[in-house]
Amino acid sequence: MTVIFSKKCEYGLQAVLYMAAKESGCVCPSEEIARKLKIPKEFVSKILQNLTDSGIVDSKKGKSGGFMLAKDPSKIRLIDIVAAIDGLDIFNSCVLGFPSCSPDKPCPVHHNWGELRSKAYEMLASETLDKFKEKTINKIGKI
Amino acid sequence: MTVIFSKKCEYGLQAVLYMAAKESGCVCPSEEIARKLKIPKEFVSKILQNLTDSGIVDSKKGKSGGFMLAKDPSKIRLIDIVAAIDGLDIFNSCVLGFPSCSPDKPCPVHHNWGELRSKAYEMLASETLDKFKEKTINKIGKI
DNA sequence: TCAAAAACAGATTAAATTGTCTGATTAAAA
DNA sequence: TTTTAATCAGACAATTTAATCTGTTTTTGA
Repeated sequence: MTVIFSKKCEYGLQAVLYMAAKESGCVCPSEEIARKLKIPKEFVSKILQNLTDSGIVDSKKGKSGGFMLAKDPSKIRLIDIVAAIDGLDIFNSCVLGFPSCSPDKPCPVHHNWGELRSKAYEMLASETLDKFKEKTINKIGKI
Repeated sequence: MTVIFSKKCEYGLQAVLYMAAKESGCVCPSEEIARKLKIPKEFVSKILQNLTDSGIVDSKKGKSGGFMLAKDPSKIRLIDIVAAIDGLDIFNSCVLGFPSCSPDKPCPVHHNWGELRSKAYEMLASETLDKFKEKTINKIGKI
């Protein structure tokens, strides 16, 4: 069994959506995020540290510290998180695992798949975090 | 970095496409498949044994033995191989990893993603192996 | 000033996936 | 009949991913 994104990426996406659903600028300790999303605290903490290095998230150390988005939610796209964690190879590499699959040496499903992949990319690249606020609250309940 | 299908599944798909590109009924030893596809022999052998158990592939033991498709290529779809190896969870589980993501408790990208997923499923379920013969030969060269 | 609570760094463990090896069995061909 | 080449079964090893642990630093608030 496989999945589109790694656990790291899934948790990163969830955490960022969570932060975007709160009032802007407010600080979320990793403990709170982990508890609300029911994911391991130390793991999500690591992931958010990575996203801090990538400039998507900011952090504040010490008591009453935590993580917050580094920019306005309207400036952050889901694809930015995917790019920072899993990378964008999935949107370029062959779905059947053939090496050097390209337009002039395409695998049997190259064109069909390419189209789907573009749509997937577009979906993740066109909408920004602010668009998901309501839906996130609806999904994970009170914040 | 992630990928849609596991290595097992990728290799299984490649191997089956390879067999379908040969004259029907002809026997392919795993050594030949591994060499042509540049993938590990023992691994592809294991995978084809699995597909034998699933009834997609047949095998012949002993000298000049090997693997062959169990049915006519026009009766085998790519999704059948995926189902036998990775399973179909990927077409049902939440892309963001939220537990219990469903139409009445959807994740933020539930609907958009669901549509893409259906298209992907359909692509893998609508075309049968015989349709890929030319394209496979074109991709992996002389068979 | 001091205790508490947080990020941060890095090591370690656990689990899953990927790949290899050994030997047994089978069947064709020499 | 014997050698050879294949599947097959099961254990094993290596790698990658996921998760945990330990300790340090930082900052706030009592």
